[in-house]
Amino acid sequence: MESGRFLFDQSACHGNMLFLGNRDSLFGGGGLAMGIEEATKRQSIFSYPEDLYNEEYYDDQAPEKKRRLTPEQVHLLEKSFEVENKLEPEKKTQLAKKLGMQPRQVAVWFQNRRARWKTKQLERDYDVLKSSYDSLLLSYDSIKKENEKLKSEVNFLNEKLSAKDVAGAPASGQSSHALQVEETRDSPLGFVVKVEDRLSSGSGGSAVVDEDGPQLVDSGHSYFHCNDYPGSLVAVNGLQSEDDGSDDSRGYCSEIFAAAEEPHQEGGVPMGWWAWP
DNA sequence: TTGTGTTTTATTGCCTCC
DNA sequence: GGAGGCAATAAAACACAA
Repeated sequence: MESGRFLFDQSACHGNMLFLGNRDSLFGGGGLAMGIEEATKRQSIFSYPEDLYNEEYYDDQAPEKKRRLTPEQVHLLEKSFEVENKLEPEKKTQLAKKLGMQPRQVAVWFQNRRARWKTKQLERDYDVLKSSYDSLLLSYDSIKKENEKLKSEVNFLNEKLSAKDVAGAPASGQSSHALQVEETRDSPLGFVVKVEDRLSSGSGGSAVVDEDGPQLVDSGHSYFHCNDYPGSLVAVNGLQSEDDGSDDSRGYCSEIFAAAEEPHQEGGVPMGWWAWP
């Protein structure tokens, strides 16, 4: 026991159990579960409330078992706690007198109450963080699926381009192209698509990918955003849309993906998008 | 009634602040 | 160094199912 810090010294206790000397008995004790009526029916061994605040009085009393605070006491303590969760010394004395408790008892109650509040607060914080995490996880899964889907589309388009290259087998001076998926953190999707210009020779920087598709012109290595897939960054290696010179690449994306869908469409569901490796 | 889990009250030891 | 706060802990009081 620390020096003079507590009202009762160890000699007043059995083990580490502090006997309150009936301080709580004014109202009877009985705990929260007990009704107010029942609690107030309990007999007090004190004749006057002042006795409750008399320290010497407790020391003279036969030790009694620990009692819970009455609902009235708890109610007032709770109300005080709501106003201020820490006790000024004057407030502590005032509350103790009002409730017929030891100032130390009031201080202990506030201490325990703060601990309970902190535990609850941790639980609340945990719930908030968990729901936030769950939400992010859902979002992540969704983006991941979209990522996989787009990669499949790219693979499919590559296959399509390869097939055209073989079938069309242009003479020298023509070019072939391939879409290349590169993992990157620069894109929100986690990858970029590069259109590789497999120029043979002497193209002079101009190449037609597909007679039916958009006209594409080599122009070094650049990137453009695909508006059909917000957030995706498509790297065009040596290609750019020729139509009007604007940075509107929507048409290009749409046409590419529309072309990709067309031959495999079945019942509105693009075939092959998920089947392609 | 009894065993068990939870809540409440209180102590102890350590730390910080003035 | 004393006062007060906090974390850890003990133990009584209480709740509740079997």
